[in-house]
Amino acid sequence: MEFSDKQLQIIETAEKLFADRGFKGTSVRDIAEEAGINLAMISYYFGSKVKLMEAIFEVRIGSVHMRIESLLKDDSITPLQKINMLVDEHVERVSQKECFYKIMITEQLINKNPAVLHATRQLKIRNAELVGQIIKDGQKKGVFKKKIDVVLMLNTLVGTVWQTMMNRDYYREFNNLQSLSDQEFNTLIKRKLSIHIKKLFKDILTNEA
Amino acid sequence: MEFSDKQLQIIETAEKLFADRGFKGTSVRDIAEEAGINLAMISYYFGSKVKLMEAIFEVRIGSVHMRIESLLKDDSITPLQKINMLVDEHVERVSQKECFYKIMITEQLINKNPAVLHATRQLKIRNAELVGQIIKDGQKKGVFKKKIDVVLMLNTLVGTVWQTMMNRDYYREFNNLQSLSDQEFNTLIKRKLSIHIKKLFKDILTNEA
Amino acid sequence: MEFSDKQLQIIETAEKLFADRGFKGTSVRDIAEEAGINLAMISYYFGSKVKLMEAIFEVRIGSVHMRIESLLKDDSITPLQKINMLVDEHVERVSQKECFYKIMITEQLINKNPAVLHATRQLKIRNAELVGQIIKDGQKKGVFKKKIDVVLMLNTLVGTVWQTMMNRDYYREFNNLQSLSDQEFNTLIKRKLSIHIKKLFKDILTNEA
Amino acid sequence: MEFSDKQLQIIETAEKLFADRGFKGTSVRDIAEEAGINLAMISYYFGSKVKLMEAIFEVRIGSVHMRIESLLKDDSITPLQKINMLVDEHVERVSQKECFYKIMITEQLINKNPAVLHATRQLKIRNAELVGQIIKDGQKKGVFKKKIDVVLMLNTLVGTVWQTMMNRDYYREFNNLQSLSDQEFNTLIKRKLSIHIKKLFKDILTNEA
DNA sequence: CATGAATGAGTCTTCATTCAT
DNA sequence: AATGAATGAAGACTCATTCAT
Repeated sequence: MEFSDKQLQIIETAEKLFADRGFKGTSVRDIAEEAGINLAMISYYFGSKVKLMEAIFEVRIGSVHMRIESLLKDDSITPLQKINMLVDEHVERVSQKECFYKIMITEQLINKNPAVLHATRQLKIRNAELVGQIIKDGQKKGVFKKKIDVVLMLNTLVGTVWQTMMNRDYYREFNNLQSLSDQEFNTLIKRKLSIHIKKLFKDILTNEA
Repeated sequence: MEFSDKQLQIIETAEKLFADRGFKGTSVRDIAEEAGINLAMISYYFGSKVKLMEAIFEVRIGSVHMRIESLLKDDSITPLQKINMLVDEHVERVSQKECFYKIMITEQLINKNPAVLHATRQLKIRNAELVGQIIKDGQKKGVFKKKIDVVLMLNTLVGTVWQTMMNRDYYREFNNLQSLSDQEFNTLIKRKLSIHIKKLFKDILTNEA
Repeated sequence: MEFSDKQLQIIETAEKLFADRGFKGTSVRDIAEEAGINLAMISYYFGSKVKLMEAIFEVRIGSVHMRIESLLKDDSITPLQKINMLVDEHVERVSQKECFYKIMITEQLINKNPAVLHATRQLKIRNAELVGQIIKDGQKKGVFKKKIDVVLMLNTLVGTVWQTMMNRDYYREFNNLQSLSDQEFNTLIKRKLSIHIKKLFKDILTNEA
Repeated sequence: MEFSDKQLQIIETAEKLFADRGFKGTSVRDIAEEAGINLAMISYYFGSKVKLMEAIFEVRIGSVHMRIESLLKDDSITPLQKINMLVDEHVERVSQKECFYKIMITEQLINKNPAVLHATRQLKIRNAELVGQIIKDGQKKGVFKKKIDVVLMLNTLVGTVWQTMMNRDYYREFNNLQSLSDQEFNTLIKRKLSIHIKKLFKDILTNEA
């Protein structure tokens, strides 16, 4: 389905507000005011508040896919390099689509819109399968060890990134980084996070014992 | 503050519903009906829905503290053992207080009750400091390496456990464990999770590189 | 189900307004204002506007039953007398429960509330059966002729009464009865109507031809 | 006023929907969608929803006139035959213009559009006068009895036909006519109804007593 | 102490109509 | 002539809270 510019504008506003206040905590009036449109336009364009949420997923779900199909076929890159690229990509993606990730989480936890749950589920399964293939490939090539729990590994990736991003401020405070600009700090934390997880993954993937 | 039996009964019901449907998604009427009490009693006992939420935190926040004061002083246990005990304890705690953890997360993400945020913040800072001390101790004893990012490490712990618990069903499905009973599966996933994180932590703490 | 005084007050107000403006043409706000109660009380007491309509039927449907069980068994009254009593009763009933009859008709025509349609249907079938029995009795006794179409006969009763009551004013105007008081005119029209239908029924029931 | 083909198409669609769901129960959007035209065209062509309703009456009211002017003058037909023809005609007309009759009734009962009420009123008065003339003619010729209540007689005609048509299904069920096709049943019920009313009228008109 | 009843603000949605093109 | 977009009013309903008893 295609969305007009006006629809995309509403979707972006709604995404921001849903992320900040939750689905129930955001009224269609809030969205309309923030987007500078008449409140009735939301029903007009999307049918209902629920379907507006689904439209957000329709628009965004593609852009949060782990893009690894191409990696899979590329033999000039080692499996470990592939995994590392994937980590970088995920950190960057969460950083850039933070609003959408927040929404995904609260939808799974409490709102449970069926269409949204379905899309999220498909995404997770697909990602696990693709990563599973990279790992199998590494195992075949003898560079990864035999027993690897793909799901736990991905949970560490997703969980660590999310926990770090959501609690950015604690990290800043605990490490006395208030002097950095927001942008500098953001760059720093993404780099630290990326290195941290890559190190963990190298251990998981290659360290026998 | 002390709570009567009736109040505790309301708190438990509210905790369950808030965890399942979110704060905004749960009406005081829902809570009253589920708890089998009169609707007006909630305002009567707690003053308001918001204060009921705060009461939940008042009751539960203590029980999710990492209990490591005693560990810190105990010299018969190695620092790595302490960390491992901490991992086991956290996995167990999240598993047993799942409802409360869910509420903590959604409150941080979207509801942002100031009193709740404050309590959560204190908890996090305190935990980071305590773990930081164990690590410093290990470093002094020369068994942990020098540069360790305590916050990232804790984020990996908390993020991985949470991500795994919240997505239990994916793990079950992906690993074809549908034949296990709920209880068997629960025991299994906690063990796997614990081993997984301990391995990561051993790597973080001891592997120079 | 029992209704409190307040509920009955709301029901009566709603009945009047529904009869006058139709279900869709009456807002719950209208009802609340007319009944002098808070608008939210309607949901509080009945659940919804639709269920309020159903409550009207629950309360009224009994009082519009043709009360002929007792007539059936009474052998001191001739079948024709029974039919005549029934006509009188129906004329009186429609005159007194005019609001409710109006609602019944519009519900059947356009609103089609399933619960309401069901109740109305039961009422019609039951009435047809009871009248059918009186007629069979009369036939057995040899005072009524053999072939009588019970449904058409009842349609003439119900249709004529309804058409006359609904168009009272035409009758008044056409027969130049503006000088009568409302009450006098009402008494007159009921008598005329009753005699008119009884005459028709005597013809239907006894006139071979 | 003349209506274009497009306007007539809208009028027909609106008539069907108004008959089925009532005026308030039918949105202009419903009509536009069902008629396959743009929503704004309704206001564009008719000015408003209310005026669309009035247009329906403008188009249809003529076709439900009892066409008896010619009968009045025709001396080759007896007054009773004239009345009988009138009954047949009315039964047929209601059967064919059922939608419009439904609208007339609900407009009188609840919507009460002044223009519509006026048109309906004119129709009724005119019909009563025309029938009154036939009867007077019959009385002059000595074939009808002296005292005849024209309005009640017409109410019996209109009421019985309407009641029977609206409750066709009860008639079918009560008389076990489910085996007939819709068309067969329709023919049957019209014939039965016609005979029934003619018999009543013969009684009213000729039976002294 | 406990409760059924009541309230007013707020929810999402639908509506007939209008306007710019 | 014809239309997609827009609008403001009104719709039914839910909510947390309060009050009289």
